[in-house]
Amino acid sequence: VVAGEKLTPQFFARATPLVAKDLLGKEIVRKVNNVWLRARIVETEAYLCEDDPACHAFNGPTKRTSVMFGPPGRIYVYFIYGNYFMLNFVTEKEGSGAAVLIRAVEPVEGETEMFRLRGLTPTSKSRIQLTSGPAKLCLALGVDKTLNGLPLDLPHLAVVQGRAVPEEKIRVTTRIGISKAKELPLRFYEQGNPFVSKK
DNA sequence: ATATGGATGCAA
DNA sequence: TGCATCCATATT
Repeated sequence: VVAGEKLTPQFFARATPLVAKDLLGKEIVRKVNNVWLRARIVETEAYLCEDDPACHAFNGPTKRTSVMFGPPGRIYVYFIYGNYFMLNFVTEKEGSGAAVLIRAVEPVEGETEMFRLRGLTPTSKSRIQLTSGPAKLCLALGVDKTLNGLPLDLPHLAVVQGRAVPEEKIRVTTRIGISKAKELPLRFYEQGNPFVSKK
């Protein structure tokens, strides 16, 4: 049922910008309501453990950010703006406090269930709305805080090798929606993919 | 352009 | 305890 090899903690135990870039094209796999969901990562952002005030872990471990200081390859989910969840994966060696935010994915399998989870009726236009943003994709994939702190594994959530993004289609820009460290080039996406979030 | 929503963290 | 802030979205 799973296409490709599952990523191990070692994949995530590296420099965060490199992990963020290498996650492009990988696939998130997860079973929700007894349905397999699969989605290809097309946009990510790195949040660093050093000199990055936009990173939740910037001021050291707290109740919320303790997961970020745990082992690499764990799931970090947080709640924001009173409505939304954000999906991240912990990076670097244990104790660092860094992560990659998943900002957009492209549906690969289980699209009907994604529409249902997202509360949308299937049309060609709403298809893009399904997963073209960090909170949208959490809704479409049924991601919530119950996943926070868990290791990547099935059936709850794993990341597998997908269809790689060719180097020439990878773009790097500044991160979206933050007020600090705006200038750092830590957002990665697949050029031309319609699911990449709009500014 | 604007309303929305709750958790978090820090000042008081 | 109070309050500004926060990695966004949907609707006007």
